[in-house]
Amino acid sequence: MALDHAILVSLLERPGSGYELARRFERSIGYFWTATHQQIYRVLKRMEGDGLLDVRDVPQRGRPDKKEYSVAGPGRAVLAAWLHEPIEPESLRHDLAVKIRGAAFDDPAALIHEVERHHRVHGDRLAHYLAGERRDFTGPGAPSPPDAARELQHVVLRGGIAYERMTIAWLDDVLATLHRLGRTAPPA
Amino acid sequence: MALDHAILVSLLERPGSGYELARRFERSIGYFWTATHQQIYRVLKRMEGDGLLDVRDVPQRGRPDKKEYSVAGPGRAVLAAWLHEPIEPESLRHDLAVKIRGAAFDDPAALIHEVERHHRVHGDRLAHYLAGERRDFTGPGAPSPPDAARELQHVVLRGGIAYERMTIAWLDDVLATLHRLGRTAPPA
DNA sequence: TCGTTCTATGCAACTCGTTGCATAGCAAGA
DNA sequence: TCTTGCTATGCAACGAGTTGCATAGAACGA
Repeated sequence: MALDHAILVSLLERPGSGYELARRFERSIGYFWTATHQQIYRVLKRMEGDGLLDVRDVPQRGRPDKKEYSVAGPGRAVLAAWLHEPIEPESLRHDLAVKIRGAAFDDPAALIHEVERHHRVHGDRLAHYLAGERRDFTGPGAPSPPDAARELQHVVLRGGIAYERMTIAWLDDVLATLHRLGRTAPPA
Repeated sequence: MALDHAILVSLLERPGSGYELARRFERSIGYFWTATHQQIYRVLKRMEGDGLLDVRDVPQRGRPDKKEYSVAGPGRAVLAAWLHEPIEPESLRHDLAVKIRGAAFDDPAALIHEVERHHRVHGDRLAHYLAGERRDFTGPGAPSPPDAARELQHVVLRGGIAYERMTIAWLDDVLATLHRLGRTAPPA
C-alpha cells in the first residue's frame, strides 16, 4: 500500500483535493508513482474513515466545489512509522524489454518504429524534467537557501533525469542492435 | 497481461516447467519482469486451456515429475500479434523515491541506513549482471557469431547493467544530500 | 532417525489496480 | 442553443498480483 504513503507525502507537501492529487500523479509525484483518479478517491475515502486525513469542503467560484484533504496527526504517525521500516528494493516491469527479447521469434526490424516512439517519449519526458528543474531549482527565480523538502524533491527529480538519460542511451543501443540484425539476418 | 507474453518469450527461448519458469523470473527474465510461482502456475493452466501451450509430463529421477510446457502454434501467433501492437512507455513505481520526499517531514538522516542498504543491493545486482554478461556474452567461452536471440538478450542485459549503474550513482547523490541536510538542518 | 532443504505443484482469500460508466456545474465558442 | 471541454466526484465489475497455506518425493547432514 505505498499509494497511501505517496498520498500522505503529497498532502504534506500541499493539501489538496482528489482531483488535484490525480493531476499531481500525472506530474511530479507521477514521475515515480502512478495512480488513477478512481484509485485516489477510493483511498482518500478509506484514509479519511481511518482518521488519517482531515477534509474540508471548499466552495469555488466558476467551478464545482471540492473537498480539500490534509494530513491529520495519525496520518503523520503512519507515515513516520513507514519511513522507519525497511522496504524492498524496487523491481522493474519493463514491457519493452519483453518485446525486445520476443522480437527474436518474429521480425526484429519490425520493432524499430516502436522503439523510436519510446525514444521520443523519453526525450520529451527528459525535456520536461529539465524545464521543471530550471523553473523550480536551478533557474534564476529559484529560492535560496532551499529547505529540506525542496532539496529532497530536487534529488528525486535528479533521479528522474538520470533515469531518462540512461533510458535514451539504452534505446540508442537497442536501435543500433535492431538495425544490425536487420542487415545481417533478414526475417524469415 | 504482459505476464502471458513474458511467459511465451521465455518458453520460446527454452521450454520448461512452472517451477523452472519461476526460477527464471528470479533471474534473467526477472530483471525486468517479476512473478511468483502461484501467478505462473495459474497463467500456465489458463494458457494451456486456451491452446496457447503444449504440456508433456516428464518423469525425473531423484526428484518429482514435472510438466514441461512449450509454445503451441496459437501461442506463437498471440505473441506475434502483441509484438506488432504499440505499448505504453513504462512508468516507474519507486517506493524509495516516495520515502525520500517523505523524509522531509521526519528525520532525513534516519534514511541514510536504508539508502545504503539499497545501494548495496544494487551493487550486488550489478556484479551479478556483469558476471552473467562475461559468462554468456563477452567471456572467452561465449559463442560467436551469436544469433539474433542472443544479441537481443544481450542488449536487454546491457539495459539492466545501465540501470543499475545509474541507480548506484543516483543513490550516491541521495546519500550526499542526506548527509548535507543532517549537518545543516538537524531534526526537530 | 529426524529435521531441513530443494524440487514441484496447487488452492483460497484477499488486496491492488484498471476499465467503463455516470453525474454535474460551469465556461467558451460555433 | 448546442456541443465540447474542464473541473470534480463517484460506483461497479473485473483482472492482476500477493500472501498464506498445503501437499509430496527425495536428498543430505546432524
